[in-house]
Amino acid sequence: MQIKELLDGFFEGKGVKAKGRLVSFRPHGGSAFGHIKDGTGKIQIYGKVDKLKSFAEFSYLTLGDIISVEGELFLTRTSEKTIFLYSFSILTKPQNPIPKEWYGIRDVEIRHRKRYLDLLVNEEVKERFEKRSKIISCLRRLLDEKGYLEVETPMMHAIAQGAEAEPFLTFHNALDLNLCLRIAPELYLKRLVVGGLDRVYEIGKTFRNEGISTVHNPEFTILEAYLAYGDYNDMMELASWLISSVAKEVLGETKITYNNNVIDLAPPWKKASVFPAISEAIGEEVKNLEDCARVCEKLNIKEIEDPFKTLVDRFVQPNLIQPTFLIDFPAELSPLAKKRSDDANIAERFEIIIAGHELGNAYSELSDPDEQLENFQKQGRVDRDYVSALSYGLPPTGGLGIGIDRLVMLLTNQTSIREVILFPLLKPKDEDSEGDI
RNA sequence: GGGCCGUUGGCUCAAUCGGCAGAGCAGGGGACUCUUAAUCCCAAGGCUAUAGGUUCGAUUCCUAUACGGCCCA
Repeated sequence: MQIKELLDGFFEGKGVKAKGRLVSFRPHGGSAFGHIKDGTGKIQIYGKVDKLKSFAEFSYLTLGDIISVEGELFLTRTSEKTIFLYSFSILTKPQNPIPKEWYGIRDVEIRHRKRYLDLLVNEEVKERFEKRSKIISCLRRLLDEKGYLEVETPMMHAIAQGAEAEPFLTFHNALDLNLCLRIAPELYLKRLVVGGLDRVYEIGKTFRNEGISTVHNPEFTILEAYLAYGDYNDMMELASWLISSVAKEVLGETKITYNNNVIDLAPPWKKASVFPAISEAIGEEVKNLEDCARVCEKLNIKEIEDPFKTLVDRFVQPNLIQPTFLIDFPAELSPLAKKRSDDANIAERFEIIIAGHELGNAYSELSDPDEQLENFQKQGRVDRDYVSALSYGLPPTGGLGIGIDRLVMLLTNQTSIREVILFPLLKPKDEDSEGDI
């Protein structure tokens, strides 16, 4: 029986069996106390020389042993629920000692490289990853309820599309084919919308061959959702509903504390137009991309690939603590988005900014195949198959992408993405491997 | 890519101005029949991340490298 069940169904004298890992042990000659722990909880065990067969072996147990016990429940003098043992057996005997719970493991490098020890010894780490799991299953349930169909699309792509990022390259031997790991699932999902799957979503890994930071891991988890006959306004509604509902279900409320800021995730969220936001932040009117380049030069910001993005990242984003839809992105930088009908320079697109971090990105999808082809050609990467799909007719569609890892960071109050990914990418150490892979 | 910080036994941490590298816990041996960070006694555990340098002498100062963390691009 799982330990939580034993604790919940407790009455004195009840005969029980339990299995778990020994996490504390206090022998006193003729008797010994300890605690065993499984995935559901922890319970005290008590062995006494006149009641327990093989008491001598029992008193030789060491921390970390995984054992099976049999006995009856009773309350100690301090009223702690405890199993009075009749017998026990060792299921697994570790070769290496397990660090004691009280001291834990603090060395971040050990915690990340040997996550199993981190989980075993640091309770709050285990709870954080349980929360991550709840967040993701909650997102699935919410989307399922709204009639979205979960799908899986290829992770190996012939052409990297759907985002501005360097892909990881790989190769298929039998087909003699260069492939890359996907940088976004976007184009496959929209093909499905062409195919009549009006509401689809995918939650999965995405890979970008770029630097590592507290908010970047080369592989990360993304949620993308598409709604046929919708647009980016619908996506604003969906995004704020999803994120606030998840917070309510997993944390119990929409007001959260992140990095000492109190953030209210309850919709409606405010909107901010991106160029006025830049202008306000730097105290100078910025109306277009040329202005951005000029301002960057003036501020002596060097080695800038994208002046617009630089200004947004550095001056606008950090000040947006409460949930904000940053809207009116330049069409030129949004090759997969539909342009606004009243202004061809602006895309129907928004980014979700919360606590100064970009959490998501969404737009009304570009459905015109000719315009899409033109945008691809400007980028230098043409996905003809996708253009061909569009030529069969993509309904007006709203699309949304949310970075799951960053959402988990937000809801678990973590400032490093490595704290919400079980095995973040680290350089292997020499001792970790022998010989070539 | 740049800057700063860190790396001492299995874990958590000390080591003054450059002067014998220490403790707690874990692990081993022993005592102890209601403990819970159990307690008490004994023994063991280290090429101070790596490679060089300065010095009579380096955990400590210098240089480089590796890995990690934080900040910036």
